[in-house]
Amino acid sequence: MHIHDIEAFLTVVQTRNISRAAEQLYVSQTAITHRLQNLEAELGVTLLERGRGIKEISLTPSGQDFMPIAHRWAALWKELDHFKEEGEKLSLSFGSVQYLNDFIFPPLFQKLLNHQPKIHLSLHTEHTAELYPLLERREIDVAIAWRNIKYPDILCTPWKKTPLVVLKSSTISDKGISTVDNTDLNPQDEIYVPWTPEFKNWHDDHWPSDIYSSPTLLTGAPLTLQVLKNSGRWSIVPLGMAQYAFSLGGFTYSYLSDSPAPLTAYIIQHKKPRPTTQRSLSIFFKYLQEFSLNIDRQALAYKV
Amino acid sequence: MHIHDIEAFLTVVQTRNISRAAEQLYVSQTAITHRLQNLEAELGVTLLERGRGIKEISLTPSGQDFMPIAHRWAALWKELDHFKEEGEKLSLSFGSVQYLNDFIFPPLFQKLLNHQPKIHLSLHTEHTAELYPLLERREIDVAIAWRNIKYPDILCTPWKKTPLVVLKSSTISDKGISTVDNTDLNPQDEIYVPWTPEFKNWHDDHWPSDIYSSPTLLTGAPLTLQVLKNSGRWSIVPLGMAQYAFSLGGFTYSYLSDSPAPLTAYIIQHKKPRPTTQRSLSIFFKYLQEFSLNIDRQALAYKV
DNA sequence: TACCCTTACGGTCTCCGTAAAGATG
DNA sequence: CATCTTTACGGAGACCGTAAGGGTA
Repeated sequence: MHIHDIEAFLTVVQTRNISRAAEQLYVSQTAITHRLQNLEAELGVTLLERGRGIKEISLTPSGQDFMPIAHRWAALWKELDHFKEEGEKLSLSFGSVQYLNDFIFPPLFQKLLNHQPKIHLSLHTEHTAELYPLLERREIDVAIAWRNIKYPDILCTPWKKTPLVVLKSSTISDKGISTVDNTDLNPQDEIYVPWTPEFKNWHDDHWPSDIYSSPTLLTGAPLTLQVLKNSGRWSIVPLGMAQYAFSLGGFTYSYLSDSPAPLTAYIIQHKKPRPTTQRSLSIFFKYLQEFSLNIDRQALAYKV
Repeated sequence: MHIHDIEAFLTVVQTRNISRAAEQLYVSQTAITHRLQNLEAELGVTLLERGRGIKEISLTPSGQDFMPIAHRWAALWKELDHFKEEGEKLSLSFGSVQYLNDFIFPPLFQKLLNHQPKIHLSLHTEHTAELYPLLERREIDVAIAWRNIKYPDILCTPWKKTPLVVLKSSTISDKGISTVDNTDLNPQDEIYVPWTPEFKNWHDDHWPSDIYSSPTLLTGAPLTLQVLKNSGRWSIVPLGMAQYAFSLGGFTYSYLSDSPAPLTAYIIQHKKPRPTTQRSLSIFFKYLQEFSLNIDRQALAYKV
């Protein structure tokens, strides 16, 4: 039971003549006879009134009943052609931390979403520590996180460093970018975001936490801006976030006299990625490289 | 692109494991691998995430998009199974003259309609002269008519003879069946039905038609009864029709002192019938034979 | 005779199974 | 090491084309 048989049947019905059907399908006339015979044998039914020397072929009652099935079959086949033309669907599952996903990567995501042929994107926001197991289980294909954690099957390469600066709200349009002495910052006014363990160590060195003066602690980056706004408080955040806040207005930022080590974003991937994501991954890295250059240019522009 | 490929794909999706799918389909495990490879090659797409040693197989995005097509394909295949189970459809196209179709054959038609497996019946009412060309063009498969007309490809065999009798309306419950002298019948009161050319000759011998006394002429048998009823007129009709009228009441019938030759009904068929109607034809003739016996018995009953 | 379908037969391609190899955990 | 999939290869069967056969108008 082949699509060719169905095609032959429908064409013979249309042309009412086996020979003409053969021409139309670019096969020999015997092929059509064979196909009809196969079809009728498999169905256990005579579909067409025909015979040697007879000029016009007509449908038997069974043949008429078979017509709708044949038509649906042909329609399904056409649909299949469309499916073939669409070609391979690309898919990519990406994960990163909230700050990067919300503030940095949206332009990159836009590029990926506009890519032709379309890529099935799925984006995950998780803390660094949770991105690794997801990647190991291959629930995501690539991620960008704050730390290099050793996993046997995971490859981790540094991507970008970003300085950490002090961000605070400001009513005057203060074109900050000055330098602040660490000791001038009151720990009671801090909104504390523990970016990495290294940053935590550095932070504890400068502002030892005691029970009576522990700073407000936040783990959601976007929320930080909401809380800082018009509060007279300060927070240590990545430069890009500070620049973004500054561009909104109502914020100012400064470098620290004794700076923490810059944050490093790492690209992490599985050493043996799912074979079907190879193409999507290479596309992703192409856009990521282009995106890196844009970021660097933007950073220069912000510096003025 | 075979149904087996689709079946393999769906089963693997269900079992998430090529080996189990192979067991379920009673084929070797390599067969499933081959089928999936064929399918993916034809579609130009990877459908399933799999690989040596991997325990659980999952769908790629393309594979997910293919699922509805595969399901519809499987559904079509099931429908095809139903079609196969129904088997050959029988068809029969039958033709006859109005009198026989309306008064004689209905019980035969009932039998044919109740036959299992069902027969696609089509019934045609035509004059004898028109039945022959229809049969020659094979637009009907078998017919019963009043005359034997010579056609090269048509086989004509006598079926039954029926006497012609005089039928008239009667108010008294006259158990007629007497004999009437031809000369007692007034041609001015006749409803004339020209059954056959032979009958016409005989009729003209006894009641030469002249312009002033031509009888009322009718070619539709059922209408004859309507016209005869309560009119004091008479008509020469087949015995069966007279018996039927008598059974309705209000009619009486008599034999003629000088009878016309009995009417002969002929079975006519094409010498080379459509091959697909052979079975239906043999069924038809089986019922026709049985029907003939019933008619003979009924005729005896009527005679009292 | 011209046209049309079927049958016979041989070559090519497809599909499946066995056996062996490669990968994973 | 057990489990799972892929690759290699050979045999059986499907499908098609050429050529011949058989019917019809």
